Amino acid sequence: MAVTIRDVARASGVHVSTVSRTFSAPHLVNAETRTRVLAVADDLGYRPNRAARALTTGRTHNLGLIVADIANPFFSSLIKAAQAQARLRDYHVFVADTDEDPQVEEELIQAFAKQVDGVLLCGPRLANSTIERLGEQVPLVVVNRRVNDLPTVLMDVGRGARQAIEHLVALGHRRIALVTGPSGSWTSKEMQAAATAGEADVVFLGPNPPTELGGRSAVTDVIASGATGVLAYNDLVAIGLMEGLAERDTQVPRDISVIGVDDILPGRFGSPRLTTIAMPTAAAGRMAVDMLLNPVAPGVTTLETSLVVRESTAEARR
Amino acid sequence: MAVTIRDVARASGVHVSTVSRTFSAPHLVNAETRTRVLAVADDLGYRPNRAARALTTGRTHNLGLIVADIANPFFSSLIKAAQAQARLRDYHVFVADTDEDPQVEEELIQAFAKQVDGVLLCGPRLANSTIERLGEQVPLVVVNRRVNDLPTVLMDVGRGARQAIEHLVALGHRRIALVTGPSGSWTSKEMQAAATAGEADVVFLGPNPPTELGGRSAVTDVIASGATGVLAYNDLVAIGLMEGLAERDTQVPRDISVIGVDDILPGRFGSPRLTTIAMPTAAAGRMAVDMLLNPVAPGVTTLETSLVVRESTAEARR
DNA sequence: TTGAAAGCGCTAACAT
DNA sequence: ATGTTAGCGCTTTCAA
Repeated sequence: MAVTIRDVARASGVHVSTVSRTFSAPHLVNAETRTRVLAVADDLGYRPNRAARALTTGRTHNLGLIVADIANPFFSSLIKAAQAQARLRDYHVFVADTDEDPQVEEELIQAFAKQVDGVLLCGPRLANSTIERLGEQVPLVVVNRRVNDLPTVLMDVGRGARQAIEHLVALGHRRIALVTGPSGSWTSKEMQAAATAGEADVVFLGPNPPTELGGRSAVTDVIASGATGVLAYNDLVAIGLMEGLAERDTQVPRDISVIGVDDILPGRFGSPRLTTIAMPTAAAGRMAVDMLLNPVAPGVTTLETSLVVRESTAEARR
Repeated sequence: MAVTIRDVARASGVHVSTVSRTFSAPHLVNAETRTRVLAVADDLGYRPNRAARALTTGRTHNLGLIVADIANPFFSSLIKAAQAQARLRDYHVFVADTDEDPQVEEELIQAFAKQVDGVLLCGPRLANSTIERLGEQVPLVVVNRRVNDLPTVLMDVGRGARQAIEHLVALGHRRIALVTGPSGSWTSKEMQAAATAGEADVVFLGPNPPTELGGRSAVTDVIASGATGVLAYNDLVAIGLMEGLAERDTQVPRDISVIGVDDILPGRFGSPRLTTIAMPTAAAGRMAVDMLLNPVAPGVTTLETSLVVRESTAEARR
């Protein structure tokens, strides 16, 4: 068995509670004693058992992080930042992937509930009411989704979408298609709301899976819609769309302009390089962890997005 | 406070040990009793506290997964698969990012040791001896690195590199550059070994960070080397290299052929689309989890790679 | 088949 | 400043 607090106590001739204090409340222990205990502990290779500690303190020093798809660069960069931020505060993070399945999402939250001090929900697909109910079992912070009474980090896609559409309009596009995302997606709804609010003639095509395949499967509808400008749910969809378009001898941006969302790596190297709405994923990850660790009044923090114009958008042909 | 085993016991009129058995050894409890306890538990929303369970059983039902860079698609797809496989067996997984820092890597393993039943080390940068020592504290499975006496999952990059070089040679390239990776990287060493073993005239350029920037910074050396064919440490490096080459008016594949490793998304959409060695990351993730959960004699499982020829390689100009 | 009791590693009053 | 004690939620002998 591993070395416990008791081994350290014995070896350093003090009581276990003194050893405990040495680690969790050092100022309550005599400097000399502390030094000795620390030396012995180090010698024996002692490390406090967090699970045992959690049992008494109620704080696990663990966080849960739930995303729809770990392999999606949007999420993985968020995970990276969140995990780094958590580590700074000596927290470990469980990462789980729902595969876009709300059912799995709920199970995961339940499963994490007892084992973590809080859960980060990134772009959840669950119903608001379900999320609120689960929020009573474990502290939740939600990213990219508005849920009443829960601390929230939002990336302002609505504004991004507005900019994107204005950009297309300024290029002379009269008919614009919005290739929407999964039905449960807040981001997708925000984009639709922004599109509806504007002056432009926007047709909605979807829902679609938030993947390259989702984009490919929308190709026929896009062409049929007669749109010359397209805003896609995300870069993956935009890329799939461009590939599909290329196979149908429709050139981007000559025949159709395409804009994505996320600013992931593939879009930067594609041909043409993708115009996109850059999302502050790393900042969102850090912010969400901070909100979880410094429990704060439920409220919304909104992070700015920015339109990155590259080569997939051009003037509409007349 | 959350509902505990005791609440369930009281509400169903049995002793806690019976409730415990209902969950961890159902066959030892009367069918009727079991049904009743289960009903009550469900009613109360009881879920066993894994941490408390771990304290007595010694099994946490958690796994640790350590990678150099979560945002690297190579790793994120491995994480996705490993996490899914773990979940099938009712395991949760901690994910952590070392940012390529061996020091951090060691700290992470130590920190996880008490809290998990095993750790997956993906492409560790630590010295073999250190890894072996840590392997005494917690079960380890290593991916893409050969460490004595530790269960290992390898992807056969050596063979892949050989194929890649043969491919270049077949295209008429006489002088080939190998843009190597970080100095601690097993993969990089394997590639070098494979290159040395062959007949071709291969010059090594590196070490380099395994990133786009690493590729860009190698551009000058590549041009100076006079090589017409390049095998890069990974796709990211290859992409950075191609970008840098483009800025120096060197065209790929007309002037220089480039091959990457990993087959990540950006390479598939780039221009030109990248010839690469595809790595079985998902299979490796699943396999590693299986090895961790069905403790097996230390041994090596080797997974095949495959050369994917696309547009970044062409005949050498004469 | 079920209950009683001890104990996993640790912390947190309470005493001293 | 340090020791004593009880107990966190659960499992696991051992008895009944």
